[in-house]
Amino acid sequence: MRLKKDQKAQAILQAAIKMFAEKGYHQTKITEIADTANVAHGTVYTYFKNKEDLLYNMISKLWEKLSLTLEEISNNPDLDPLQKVQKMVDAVFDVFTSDSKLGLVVIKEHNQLRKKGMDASVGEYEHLLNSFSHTFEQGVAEGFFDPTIDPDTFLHFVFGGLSQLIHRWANDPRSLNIQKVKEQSKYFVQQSLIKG
Amino acid sequence: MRLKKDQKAQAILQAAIKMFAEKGYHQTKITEIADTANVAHGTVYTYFKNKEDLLYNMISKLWEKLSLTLEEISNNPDLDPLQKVQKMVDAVFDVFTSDSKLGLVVIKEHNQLRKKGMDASVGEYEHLLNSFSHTFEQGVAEGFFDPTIDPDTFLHFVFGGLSQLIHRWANDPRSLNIQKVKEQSKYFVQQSLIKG
Amino acid sequence: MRLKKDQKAQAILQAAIKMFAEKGYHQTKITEIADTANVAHGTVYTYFKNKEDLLYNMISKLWEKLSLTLEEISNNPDLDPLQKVQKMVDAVFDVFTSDSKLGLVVIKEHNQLRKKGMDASVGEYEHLLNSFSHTFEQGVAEGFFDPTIDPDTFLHFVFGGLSQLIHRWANDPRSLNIQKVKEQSKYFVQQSLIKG
Amino acid sequence: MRLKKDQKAQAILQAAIKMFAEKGYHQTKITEIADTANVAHGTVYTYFKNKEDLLYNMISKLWEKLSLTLEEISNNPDLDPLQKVQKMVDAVFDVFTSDSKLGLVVIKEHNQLRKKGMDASVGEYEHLLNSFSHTFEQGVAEGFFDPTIDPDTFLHFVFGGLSQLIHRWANDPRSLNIQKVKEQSKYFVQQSLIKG
DNA sequence: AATGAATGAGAGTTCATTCAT
DNA sequence: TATGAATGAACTCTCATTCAT
Repeated sequence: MRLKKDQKAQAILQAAIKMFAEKGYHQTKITEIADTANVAHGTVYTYFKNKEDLLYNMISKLWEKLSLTLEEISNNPDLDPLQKVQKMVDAVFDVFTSDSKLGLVVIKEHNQLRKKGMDASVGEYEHLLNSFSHTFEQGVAEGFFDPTIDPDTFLHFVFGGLSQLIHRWANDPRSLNIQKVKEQSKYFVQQSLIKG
Repeated sequence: MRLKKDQKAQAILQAAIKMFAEKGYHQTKITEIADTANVAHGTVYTYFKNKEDLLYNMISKLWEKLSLTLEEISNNPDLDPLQKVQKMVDAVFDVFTSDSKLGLVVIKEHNQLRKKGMDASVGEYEHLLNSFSHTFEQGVAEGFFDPTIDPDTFLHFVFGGLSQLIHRWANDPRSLNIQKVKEQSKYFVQQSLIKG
Repeated sequence: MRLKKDQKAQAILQAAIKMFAEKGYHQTKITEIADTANVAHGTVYTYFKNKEDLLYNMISKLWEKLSLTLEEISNNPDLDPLQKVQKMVDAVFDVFTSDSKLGLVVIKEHNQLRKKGMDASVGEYEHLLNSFSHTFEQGVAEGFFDPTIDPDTFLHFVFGGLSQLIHRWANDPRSLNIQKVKEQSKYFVQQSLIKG
Repeated sequence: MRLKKDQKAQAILQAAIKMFAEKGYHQTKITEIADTANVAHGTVYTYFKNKEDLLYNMISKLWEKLSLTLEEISNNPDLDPLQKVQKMVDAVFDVFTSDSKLGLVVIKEHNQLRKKGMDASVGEYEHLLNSFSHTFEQGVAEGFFDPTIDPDTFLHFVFGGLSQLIHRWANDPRSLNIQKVKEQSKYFVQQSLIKG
């Protein structure tokens, strides 16, 4: 019974991810989500407080996952700072492309959320920034990275760049070779970070 | 009445920019735009076909401007490819920050528009990509740029990066020193482009 | 100057007739009438109180004309009752088809008006009924017409029949030969009226 | 809930018939229909696609009924042509007066609909014409009816006459004795049809 | 007299959410 | 728990009418 319950919630969440990715949050109707999940639309409200809660739920899940991964990388004593950053870029790609629909939703709606009171979700994002900052500072301290770089600026720049590429790819996967894009991205990051 | 006509259209457009930037396109009501512009809501429809026309109008204006500027830079024979790219980054910052609200709208809604049939606007974007691609190829041909870089990937990466930074800044101008951010961005671009 | 004034009012009225006939009263916009008449839409209100006044104006004009004609026929001492009725049918056809657009408007909107307070127009209609009733009674008295016929019922029946035919014809003049239709109508009327 | 569903749709339809009959289609607001039916205005859209669908629904229902009845009469081998026509007039009266409000709506809006793309409804009307034409031709062939009569003209004439009478009666039932009107109408039809 | 920019009441329609079953 | 009928706030857009010029 517990499993059943979770299954229905999952079905609804997956349906919501699919529809939000395809049409965007505001353009998706609760009815469409319910139809896709093969439940009555009232049932959505049994598992989720409201439409926004559905969005929040999926987004925070992804951020949590990414945030955790980045923290692990950041704390791994076997990697040097450059290796860590490379692995972080890999992680971003992996998380966002493992469920490309979900990744698309997060990228699409992320900036909308920042304005609203979705603090938990935004909190995870800030947490993720810290993991990188920490690694960056380590890299500077150990002489790997260019100390004139502002880590915040760099981070937003890279995050924006990766987002845009993933967005393109998720919308039309055949237009970009995601593996190549990943390698190129890592190269850009490396070139920008290491001391000239 | 002499100047008035254009002035009122401008007032409405400015009000729309302000509201779209603050709340997003879908969250903004026509009534709010009219109130902000101090006109009756019906007046909006005297100057613009509908809500979407309002969005299209402001966005295409900015793209046209940027597209033209990038083309000029691209065709300037007095600049070498690296200088051109640097100037292009400057131009992006200048256009998007000269009217920070408008820039915010364009960045916020750009990906939504790609889905819809706003072809003229999207056309300008493609045009802009061409100017850069051309310059990049020139740079590779002249031995300035790393030929292993895929220009499309690089362009989207940089565009995403700049968008993200400008978005941050426009939302909260005091959180980032835009001049510093611009210099840093140009540095990242340069480091990524030039031959290792 | 007096002529000029009348000309403009006429142009507007003709434009209104044209548009009302083609699209119906409610479907016609003041702007369309003004455009058709080549005046600014504000000018319409210089000559007519409002949109309904425009309708009233054209309708009452036709009723007046018809009402007058029927009265003349009714009072003509040189005609016997059957001849009078035949001439009345002719007159209805002539009035409604002389300006087929106007006829169409009157037929289309007549029943709408009865509900509203367009008493003058409705008054003309009642006046017209009287002319017929009078002739009918004369016909009965003189032994021409079947006394079991209720003149009111007969009149509405005939008026409805003629309206329907004229409506058909005005909408698609090539679908009906109006002369033939007129002759047939007169024949139906005669057959119904005269003593079996 | 068992019967409820249909009952509510019926209540809305009846309310719409009432309002359309009283004020006409264009003059009736969805809110008024909903108020009359004692439902929220949104509920109207649970059962009907839109306002026009409501009109179409009621009109096509009546036409279908009449069209079927006339066909049956037309195909009845036990009746001679004159009896058939008499029964057809009876049928028209019966259908239009059984729900006088609905009849009024159909008569009022019928000509509006012909202009629009309400093909199904118009199709039924054409079907109805055929039943009559068939009977008329039979009557001519069997020597009952006057062969100089054009059946199309006659049909439109009669349909117009009946419509007008029913319209009058539906608007003010006390002004006309509907039974008398029916008998008179049948008499007019008979006199017009049979050989002089 | 003529204009057309400005107005704003008002209409149809949508859809997230509720709740009786 | 699941349902889907019912709700009504909210929103975009229309257009007859007014009035400053």
